Amino acid sequence: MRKAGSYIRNGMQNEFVAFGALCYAGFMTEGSVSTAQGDQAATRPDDAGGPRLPLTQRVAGAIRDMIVQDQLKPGERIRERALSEVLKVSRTPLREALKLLSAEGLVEILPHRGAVVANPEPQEIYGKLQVLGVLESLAGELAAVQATDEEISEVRALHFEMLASYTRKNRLEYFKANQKIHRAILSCSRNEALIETHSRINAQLYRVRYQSNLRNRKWQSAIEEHEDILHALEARDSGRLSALLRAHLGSTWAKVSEMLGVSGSE
Amino acid sequence: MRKAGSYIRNGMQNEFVAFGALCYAGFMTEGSVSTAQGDQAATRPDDAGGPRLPLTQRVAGAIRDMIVQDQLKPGERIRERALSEVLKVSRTPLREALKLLSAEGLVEILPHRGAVVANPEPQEIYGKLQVLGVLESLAGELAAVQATDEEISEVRALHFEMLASYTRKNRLEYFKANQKIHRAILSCSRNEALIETHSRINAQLYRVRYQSNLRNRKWQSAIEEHEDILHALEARDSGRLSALLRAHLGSTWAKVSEMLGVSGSE
DNA sequence: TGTGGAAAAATGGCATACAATTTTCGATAG
DNA sequence: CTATCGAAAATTGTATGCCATTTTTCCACA
Repeated sequence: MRKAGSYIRNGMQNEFVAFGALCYAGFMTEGSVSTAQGDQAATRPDDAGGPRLPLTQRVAGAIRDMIVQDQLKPGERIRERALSEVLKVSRTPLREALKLLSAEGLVEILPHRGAVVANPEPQEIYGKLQVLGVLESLAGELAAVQATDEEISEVRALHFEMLASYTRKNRLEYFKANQKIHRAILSCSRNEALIETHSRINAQLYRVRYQSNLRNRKWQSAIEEHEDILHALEARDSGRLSALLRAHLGSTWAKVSEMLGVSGSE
Repeated sequence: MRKAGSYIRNGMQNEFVAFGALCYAGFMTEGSVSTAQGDQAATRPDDAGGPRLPLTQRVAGAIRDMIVQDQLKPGERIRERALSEVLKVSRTPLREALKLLSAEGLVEILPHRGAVVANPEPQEIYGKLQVLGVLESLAGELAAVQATDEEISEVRALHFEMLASYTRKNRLEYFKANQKIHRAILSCSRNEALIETHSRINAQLYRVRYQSNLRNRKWQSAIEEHEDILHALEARDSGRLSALLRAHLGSTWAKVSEMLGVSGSE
């Protein structure tokens, strides 16, 4: 029953995800949510063979998108009744969705004061990037050994996609391709817990990284690092791939901290 | 078929009664349930000193304990109505609690089939231990640099506690002290995301590690490794502490896999 | 004995009501 | 005018009943 090697193939439109849909593969895709404008995925009735995801998870997805898209801003309080009216669902599934997002770290639930959008301080962001660094490092270590040749080819293809987006100066596509590459490497690790944990932390950083990508002048600097990463993967150089991935997160912090105006980058 | 009313009663009679006090200290990021005093309160609503924590979180804590104590066995289905009667709460907070636990990875929610206690296969357990390894490794790296002298002393004190329990051949106390030591090192990292992520994965392995500890003949073998770890910490040898902690999880896998009867330890 | 399908049971979801708590805001005193 | 206290309003927490959907059980029937 293991769907081991299929992550890249079906990775985009994953069906049911039991442990909360942490996958942002389809984030801000064309026909996406746009929850604030009245039409919302959370309440669509029967889309063509529509995925029968539990309403709670669809609501969670809608809120996730609203957070990442800054329709819900960090620190902002989420009022249950108001949001349930906007999303056109009752409070019950909405509250369950908020519980999910709380466990994912995207919102914080204060007793009797409701949920607020997580607003991590620079130091916390740095900490999360550190964790992400060791996780990707482990993933690289495993991927270099266990990846199939097809998977490595797919990573290279994604790399070219990213180059295409870079050439077109399309930051959004560039960012998405960048994320895809890292997810692809993670999936090569064959370690579900690793993939899931990485997705969780990554989700907590998604918004700030997206903002950083939009604003940073050196937004393309990851290209060279990705070249090295790709070479290490193709050479199946476990140690080098591991080290490069961890260092990669270091330069991510450099860019993020610049945007945040942090003085000492520790 | 409904052995409903026996859950709690069993819990009070068996040897695990003290067990609730040891698990998940500081598990939830905030407003920690502190199951030591909160667990049974869920079944006694009228207890003195009105519960200040939302019922949902107390229920989640109660279910956590039931899982770890094997009152709810891996793979067992959790019936909402039955369990809500046992805990004497309505379905609403119970369902929210199950959502929480699902996000924590202790239960799995299948659409229209309800929640079942997570039952990871050996391969998944190995994967989680790998993740735990790099997390503790990072924690050691940071702790060696950032820990205060007082914190290091406290780790040593905990080490002596563990030795005491070992000498008395008290496996439960030994296990608890062991966990405490690792949590103490984690807290020295000053990295909330790291601590929280570690707690999450650790919770998923708590039951199997406890069982392993109970059954393994070489249950004291971690003593020597802990000696080395302690020395590296006191010498503030970042690299060595990091490496030792990761290797430590390797030997944990050796013990767990032996219990599970896994042939190749990969 | 095997299969189809109806009945039963369980979960998914909604709405309402009420309790507990926080927040708001106005009245009063200094 | 400001500060503080407290009642009212708003918001979250919990319980309950209801129905829809899906799964499971199991009995009739071939």
